[in-house]
Amino acid sequence: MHPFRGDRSLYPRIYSVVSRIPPGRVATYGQVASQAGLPRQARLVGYALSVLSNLSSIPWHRVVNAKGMISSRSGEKDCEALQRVLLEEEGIQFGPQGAISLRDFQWYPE
DNA sequence: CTAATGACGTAGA
DNA sequence: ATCTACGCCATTA
Repeated sequence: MHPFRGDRSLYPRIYSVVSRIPPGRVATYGQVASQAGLPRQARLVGYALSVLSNLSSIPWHRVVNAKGMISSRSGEKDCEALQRVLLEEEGIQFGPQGAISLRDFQWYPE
């Protein structure tokens, strides 16, 4: 299915950060990487999330790219649609280009 | 051994 | 605003 990419031993640190994103807010891949102590490794965050189940208790759907858009996977198009629905259910609004206003919805941890 | 491949980001033009 | 190149790096071909 989804082969592991990058260093699997670093995944838990990423999940720890993602789990802290509150409902109704989003974080970017780069932001999560930095907070996990892995600056400039945004891709690794994407790999870590890619092996999660859609039903995971980890809020994978609250991570978007630096443009505030849902990043495209290879295949798995329903997953992208699901992400949007989950975010809308939390009150996050999408612009006409399918982008979220990071200014309004990005998570700024204390 | 080299090249391509990613749920990405950023600097520079 | 848009586009191109890199940086990133384990895994795969």
